[in-house]
Amino acid sequence: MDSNDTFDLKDFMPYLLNQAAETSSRDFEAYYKSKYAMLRTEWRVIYHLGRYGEMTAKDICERARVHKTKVSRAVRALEDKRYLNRKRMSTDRRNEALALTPLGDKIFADLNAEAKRFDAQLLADFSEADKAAMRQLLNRIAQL
Amino acid sequence: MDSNDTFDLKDFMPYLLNQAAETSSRDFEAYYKSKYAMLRTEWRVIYHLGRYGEMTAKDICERARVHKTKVSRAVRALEDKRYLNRKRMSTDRRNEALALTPLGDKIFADLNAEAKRFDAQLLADFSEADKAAMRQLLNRIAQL
DNA sequence: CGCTAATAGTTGCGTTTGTAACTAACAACA
DNA sequence: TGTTGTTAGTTACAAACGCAACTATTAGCG
Repeated sequence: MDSNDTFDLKDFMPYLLNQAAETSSRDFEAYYKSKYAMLRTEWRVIYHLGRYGEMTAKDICERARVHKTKVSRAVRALEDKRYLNRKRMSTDRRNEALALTPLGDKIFADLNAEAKRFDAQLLADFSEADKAAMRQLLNRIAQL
Repeated sequence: MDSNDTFDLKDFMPYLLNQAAETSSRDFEAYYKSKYAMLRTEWRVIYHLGRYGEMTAKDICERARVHKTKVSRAVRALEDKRYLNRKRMSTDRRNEALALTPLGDKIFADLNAEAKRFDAQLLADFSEADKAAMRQLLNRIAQL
């Protein structure tokens, strides 16, 4: 088997994307993990509620493309930490509306600011054109 | 909190990278998972041995940036499936040289070809320039 | 030599995940 | 009304993971 048949892992897009994703997540993940003992899905739930306001678990599943069991467990964990409240909706008692508590709001504000900082630092050496190209290309792939 | 302070998750590079990574891995992962009952780390080990020949678990850890316990378990799983052999090195009996069996070679050939196909399909709508730009940008991030 | 430190790899254990099966509430329609 | 199907969310269980502690072997150096 020669190098015409065998292509390098560095040319395999899923591999490259994974490596880049892991590298880029590392520091921020360490931040919310050590400061708030949160998992990634919990941060995403916080983010969605903080950014877009009250919504249901189902909404978060769809927007963030996360499986409902993961969201379910994240919601419970955040509720236990008093970062969010849930209330069943009278219109349809299967749904529950999720909303951040004041404490949750504070944590969202902190994490959001921190995310902004990490992002800026990560891309510090990239030109505006590169950053724009990158986002556009990644969005195309992510939306497949 | 208004939208000057709050930035969109779609602008957060680690998030975008993760979404793109997951989308792009999905189909290929399903392929080796259903056909060979393999996990991602197992595929990576197979790849390294198939592409670069005999090496130690440590080597794979470094090249693929995977923790040694993950590699250790992947190696055992592949050994159980008769896809690779290990032999202790006489020069330093702490090391063991890993090598694909003939069966392992066949599976590598199949997966490698399949990976190539998936990659081509994934990037079918991208220009050569876009692909090159993408790889270059991702490599910069991955190497942080 | 003999002691301490380092290295390759494994294992135990608690945590997180994925899958499928479950409950509770509602919809549709005979 | 009653029956069947669907939907939101939970739970049980097994698989996979991360971390720290472990074994076995070698290196460094008095």
